[in-house]
Amino acid sequence: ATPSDRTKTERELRKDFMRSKKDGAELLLTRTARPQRNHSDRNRKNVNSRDFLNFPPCGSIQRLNTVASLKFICRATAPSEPPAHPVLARALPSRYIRRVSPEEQLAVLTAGAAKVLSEKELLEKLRLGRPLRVKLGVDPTAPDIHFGHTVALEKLRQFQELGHQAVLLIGDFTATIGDPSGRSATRPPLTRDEVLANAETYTDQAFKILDKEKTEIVYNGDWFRKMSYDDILRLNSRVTLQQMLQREDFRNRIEAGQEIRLHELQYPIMQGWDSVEIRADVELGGTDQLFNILVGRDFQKEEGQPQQVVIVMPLLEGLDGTRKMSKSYGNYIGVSDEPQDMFGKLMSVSDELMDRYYLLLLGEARDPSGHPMEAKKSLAEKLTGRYHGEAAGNDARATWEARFSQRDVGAGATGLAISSLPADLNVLLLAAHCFKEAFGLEKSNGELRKQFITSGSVQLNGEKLTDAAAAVSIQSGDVLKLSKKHAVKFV
RNA sequence: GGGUAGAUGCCCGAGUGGCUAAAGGGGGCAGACUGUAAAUCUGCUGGCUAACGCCUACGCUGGUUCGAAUCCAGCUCUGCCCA
Repeated sequence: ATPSDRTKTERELRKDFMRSKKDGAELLLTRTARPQRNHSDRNRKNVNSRDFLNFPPCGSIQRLNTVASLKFICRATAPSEPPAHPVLARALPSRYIRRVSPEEQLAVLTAGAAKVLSEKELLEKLRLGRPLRVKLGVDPTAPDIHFGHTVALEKLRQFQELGHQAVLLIGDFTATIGDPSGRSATRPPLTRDEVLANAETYTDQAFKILDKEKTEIVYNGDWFRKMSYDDILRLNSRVTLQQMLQREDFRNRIEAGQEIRLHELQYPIMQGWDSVEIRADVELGGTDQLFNILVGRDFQKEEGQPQQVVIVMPLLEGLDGTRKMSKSYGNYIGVSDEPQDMFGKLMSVSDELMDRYYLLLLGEARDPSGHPMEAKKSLAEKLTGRYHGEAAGNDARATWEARFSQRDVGAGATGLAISSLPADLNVLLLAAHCFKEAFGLEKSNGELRKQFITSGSVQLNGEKLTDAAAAVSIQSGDVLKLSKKHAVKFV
């Protein structure tokens, strides 16, 4: 809000609003950062704190206490916004947004965090009244970001919505080392080209969550590539080996008799230096990042900078429910997974894990009174909708229900041209062809025979095809089920 | 630099001359049951083959042998202990 906005009367604000109503937004007013008013204003009806002034076509008057509810209303009233994350500031003319008090911000920003170091420091920084520089470092070690990454990205978005400066650090340099955090083995090295390619898709996907316009992107190669050996030694001299070896992941590897390469020890040092270069006020990360982030605090102190506040988010368990979600474990849900895939993966998680997902991905607790399956469908629908649009979320749910609840194998089946089929068709050839053409899966004949055909997994229009050598003929509209998760419909 | 232990299938791990495509476990895949949940149960889990069988595979290279994951030599890599 500009200073002049703060002194505007409600009437003036209403007038402004009506004028700019084409934005499709609603007028929302929350408590001003500076409640004190000029005495000359006393006679004028000032915009009251916390009042939510409602305009047609809305209807009801509500009271807003938190940013979370504020956000909710914005989403509900701006249906034309892109599905993923209509950012508050984009949905509303910025001049109508009043600053949220530091205390309220604190409550929102620390929600769901595994650890905040410290809330007191964070509050002090929030009270400075300037946008904070909030760092989130990502290593483009894999091209896709998954739901595990989004936990911290969501937190970063909350900062962004409150008017703080999101700084997305692409660890193009550090990625070639590989973060040893939480690792039980040395990471395979990546080439620079791989890293750059990954970084690109990575940021594209991150902007499904963050507001691109308001995000500062930095590459740590920009400074690390310029450093001399002198500089590196100077940095290294500030950290002791004992400190490094305190780390649980290193200790475990030593105890387990596994190698630790020296370059892996550099990782926390580099990540720490990133914070100095960025002049971060806050750094976000997973709990496994705590040590690395703390190194950043040390460096900042030695450089005479204010120390960053540490906010670490819990690690999201992957689909197996035990190990953390990770590309390399293959237990992840990618942000760019197809809607049907995403929905299906979410439905396959255990009930226990569903509660975690509710908490960390939706930021809410599951209603324990409902049926777990309903709750899971709702979770899957919401998350699918978040990344693909509400309509896609609804679609995915409808297809899923038709296919699995009502056992309609054809629903959601992948279409396949009947003309692409080879001549002299038998069951084995048909299954191999469909796996390859529709899903890109190469199955050996033995596997097809043993797993899919003999077991009765392969079914044509509901009829089991258990003889691999039997001839089949396919007609348009036939549905071939290959497995629980794979079916094709011929066109 | 010295000593010592080791390298087996997707992973862990047993195997110390033929009965070994290699025990067992994990993971994965398919099926049953379900809420495509979890748990549980069953089957499969190097490739080709209808099958007999053939090919490929126990770090690399070479050797001994009718026959080598297994014995020998050299090499590469790793752990641990000492310096």
